[in-house]
Amino acid sequence: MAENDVERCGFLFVHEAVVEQVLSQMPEDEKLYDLAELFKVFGDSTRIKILYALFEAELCVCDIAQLLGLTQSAVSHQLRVLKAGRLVKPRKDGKTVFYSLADDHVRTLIAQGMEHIEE
Amino acid sequence: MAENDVERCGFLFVHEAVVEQVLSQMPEDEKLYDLAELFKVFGDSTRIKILYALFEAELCVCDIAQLLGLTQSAVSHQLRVLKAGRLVKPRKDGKTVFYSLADDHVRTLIAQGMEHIEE
DNA sequence: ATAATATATGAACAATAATTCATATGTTTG
DNA sequence: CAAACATATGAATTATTGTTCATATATTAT
Repeated sequence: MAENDVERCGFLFVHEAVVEQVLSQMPEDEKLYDLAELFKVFGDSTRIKILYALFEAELCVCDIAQLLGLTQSAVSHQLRVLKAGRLVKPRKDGKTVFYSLADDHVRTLIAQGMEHIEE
Repeated sequence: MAENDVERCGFLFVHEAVVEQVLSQMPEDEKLYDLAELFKVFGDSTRIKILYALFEAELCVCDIAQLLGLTQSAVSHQLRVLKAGRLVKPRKDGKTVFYSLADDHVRTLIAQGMEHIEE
């Protein structure tokens, strides 16, 4: 039954096979970093609010600011972060810039997150 | 065609109806905050690495540390964050604590995130 | 009981990031 | 062209957060 014994840590790893598998399935560092960056963008309640507002409609910076009770500057800064993460996209119309969700991953991710915290 | 005109910001909002809809669909502040907190947990490359390692197997703190080239303390601190977010769960066996993924949302969320950055 | 081992925790420090304020850019109107 | 307006940006400030180091807790073995 030595094979099934619970392994202790003095012995570096559980099983060589497991180590192999973990390391082989692990994406590249750069990808892991990018993934963390993506989630970081979702990890701020102001940005979450902005995204939720855009669930319903395309909105301009000024609308978002007034709707959420934020300053124009704060919203603009956060929209830049959201845009860099390709979560929203701008449409310029004269001096006004309307923002909308970039794609459906935004909705899906937020929905999945909500499911998790609501269970 | 006044109805379809692109609205300017001097007029508070686009349409009353849109404002109503945005505000009515917006979850409570506390929920938005919790959601941001959840994503914040995913928003760190060390924690992402730990989660990926646990995709393959239940692992103890020491294994994770050695596998990922981190200190025991750093891993323990991060596991506490992951546990608080109900993303991993511990199983104590003697002096060793094995961690595993708490549920399938973890896999789903990370998969969705990966999809987004890979497209 | 004492020593050894695995994990957890607290404090300190360094790095990031969010907001504010002032101002710049770009567009429209008179 | 000048004034008005919507948005963007840079610097400064404040707040958060990740890591390290030292140490505490808990369990096992001698």
